[in-house]
Amino acid sequence: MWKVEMRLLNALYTYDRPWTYLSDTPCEIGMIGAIPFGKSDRWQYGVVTAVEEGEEEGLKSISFFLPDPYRLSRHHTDLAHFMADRFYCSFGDCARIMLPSGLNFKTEEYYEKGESFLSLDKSDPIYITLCEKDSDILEGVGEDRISSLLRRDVIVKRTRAVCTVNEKYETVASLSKDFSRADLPTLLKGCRKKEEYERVISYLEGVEGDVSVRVLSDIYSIKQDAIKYLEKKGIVTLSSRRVMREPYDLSGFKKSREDIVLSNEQTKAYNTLLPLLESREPSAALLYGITGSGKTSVILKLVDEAIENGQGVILLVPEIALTLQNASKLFSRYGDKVAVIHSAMSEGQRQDAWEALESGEKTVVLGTRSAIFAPVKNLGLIVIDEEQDDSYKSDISPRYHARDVARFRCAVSGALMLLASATPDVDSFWRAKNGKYTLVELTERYGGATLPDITLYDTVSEGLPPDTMIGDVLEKKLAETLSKGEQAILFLNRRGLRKLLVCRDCKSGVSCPNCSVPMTLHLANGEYKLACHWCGYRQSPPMVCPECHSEHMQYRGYGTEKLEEEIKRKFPTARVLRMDADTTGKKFSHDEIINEFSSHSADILIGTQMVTKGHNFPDVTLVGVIMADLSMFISDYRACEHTFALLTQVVGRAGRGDKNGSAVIQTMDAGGEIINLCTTQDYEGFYKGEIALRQALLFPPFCSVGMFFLAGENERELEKASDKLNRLLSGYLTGEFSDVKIIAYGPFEAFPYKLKNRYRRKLIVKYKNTARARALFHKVLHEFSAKDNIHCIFDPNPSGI
DNA sequence: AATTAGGTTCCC
DNA sequence: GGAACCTAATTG
Repeated sequence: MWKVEMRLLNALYTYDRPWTYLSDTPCEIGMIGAIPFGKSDRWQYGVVTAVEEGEEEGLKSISFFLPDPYRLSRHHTDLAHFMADRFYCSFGDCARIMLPSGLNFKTEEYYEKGESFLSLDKSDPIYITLCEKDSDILEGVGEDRISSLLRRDVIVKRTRAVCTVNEKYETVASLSKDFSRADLPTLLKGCRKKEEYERVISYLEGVEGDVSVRVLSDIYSIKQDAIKYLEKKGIVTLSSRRVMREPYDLSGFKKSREDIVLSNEQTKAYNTLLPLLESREPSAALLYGITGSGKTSVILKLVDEAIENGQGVILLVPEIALTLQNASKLFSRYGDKVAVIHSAMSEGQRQDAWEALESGEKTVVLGTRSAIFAPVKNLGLIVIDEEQDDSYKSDISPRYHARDVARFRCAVSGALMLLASATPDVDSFWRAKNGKYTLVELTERYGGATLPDITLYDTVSEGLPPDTMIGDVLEKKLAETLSKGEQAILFLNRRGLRKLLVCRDCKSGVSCPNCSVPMTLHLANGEYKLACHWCGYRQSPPMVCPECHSEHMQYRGYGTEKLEEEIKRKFPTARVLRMDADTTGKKFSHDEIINEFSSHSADILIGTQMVTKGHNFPDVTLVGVIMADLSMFISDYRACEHTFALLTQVVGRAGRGDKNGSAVIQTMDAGGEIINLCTTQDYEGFYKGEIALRQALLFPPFCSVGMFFLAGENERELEKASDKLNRLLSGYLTGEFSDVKIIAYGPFEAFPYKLKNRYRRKLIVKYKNTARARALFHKVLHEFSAKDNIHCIFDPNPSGI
């Protein structure tokens, strides 16, 4: 017998600890077992975290283990431990995102014979099922009958754990072993479809191995029944074969590994990175290169090298739309060695990708955030493209940052973590500057392309009239661009028609009934609606103020819909596309808009954040930023960093082909430092100022910032709870944890204070991320039992501070 | 989270 | 006396 320590896959943080079970079969760390848990022994699944030989009284037993390959590797089990500690969540939360999503953990009810089973008539269907058929599941029996039989102890109800895997199979046909052509005339004698059958048989003779019945019936446009008939005659043998589902059709990709020609600068970068990859020691590097400097070529050449040496590679990109672009590059280079993983893929496709990687059949992964957990064998290289992007941080449990996970995986595997960006995260750049990462720079635009000319336009001093969003400079440039048959992108980081509806008398805005935020005006299907961007609530705009019943209601602020109106009015012949959350609701509408614009079926693309990311439109020569200051108003110590990265990215969309590009940035504060640094694309200048500020005001990378976050429906209870949390924390800081240095701020209201009818508060802490500090936060979380429906979490790297 | 054990209230 | 309701405790 073995004593097995397990961590539940579905435990809440409050009871997430090792539980010991007995096993009569040996097992290994990382295996997944079904176990009875709790007083009522309901079925749970757990990951084995330790095993020792021995026995002990009073332990329950493991029912069964999942077969290979459905388990965590030692590497992943260690990673789950690391993550649960770093990201303040349960072990199970971490383990679950590492397992294939196609595993379905269920419990099943079944029946056994009871004491008075023999009172059943032998012709009773229940008697037949339980005795003669090899089954213990009663289907199609009425509930009343079952409960009556249970009462009389004729049958006994039990449950068991079942785990199914989302695998796809197809029927395949091959010629029977003992089939000989000589028998054919006798076998098919009198068949009307003799000729068709013969063609199928000749086809099967010509191929080696099995052929899918579906394919076969497609080729000869015959019914699948016909092939079944051939089986009955003993001519073909049918069997079942596993099908791996691919999200993209690979047949269109010719495998051709074109040589990558690197410039001098790129070669230098490559030569710095190559030894890191080859050393097989844990290493980290930052590839910092201005937009258009050809980071991708350097990366691809490294990937080539890794694959050549039989190493596995993970490539992360911020968005699903970008995976598509990159996927075609990778498919043509590495063919069916490439797996793609992102959230828009079906569960089945992700399941098969997981298995293909786990088996070593595929060795390269391209995907969004969660692809960082892919079970890649012999991991040698992890690339995080646009590493400063917010989408690498998960805002649901586990609240991990892909970069932290990547660092752990590279440390364990002796792999290279390569971060790439034109505007690196300030924290990453600081690490690179301070020797924690190897810094590799690309300073020239590849192929002699130049950075766009940037014009600042101050909407205040230029006196841009109300109800106008496009200043004369931008309007003139737009007209020029259109007349040359080139394309333009207009960026406005706010969707909708008008930002809010306010009362001119009492000055109050119309807010969402569920959230403490003003609602935005939209025009959809010819109807004006106020919509809440936080919870999706919609209503018709009120004619009178809901507060004071005044009729003097007034709209303020603009969004992308209003911009589209103005463009259509000013350039009636231009073909305009709008890309924002409202026009990309459907599954592939995002790709459709991108494809339409890149094939030049439209002249102007208007959009929010999503137009800024990575796309390469060669005909775009003008970029207009309508309100550059918007992202500065967000309360976050990274607001400047985000603004700089955002503007640099969007401006970088102009002039990517052989034509020169230009950009017009409209701002309310043309003297502003950040905006001016953007016009010169001076990242290092921005970094110098920013890092000095961070040091002076004590912000990352000079400390860690974390947030206790509380939410609840009852405002009073929430206030009491947040005070209690604060007292608990300061109690520890003066007592048991007086060695831990923490500065706490708050508790304050979070933004928005009310969301979906729940009030929210936060407590911010600045700290040094040591084991002791983490132990303190864990202790506070455990002790702060979530009473009175108050939800409490700790986010070690939150946004919006 | 789900369940249970234990205690209190309330009603006829 | 017992159903109904609430709360605290427990999970191997």
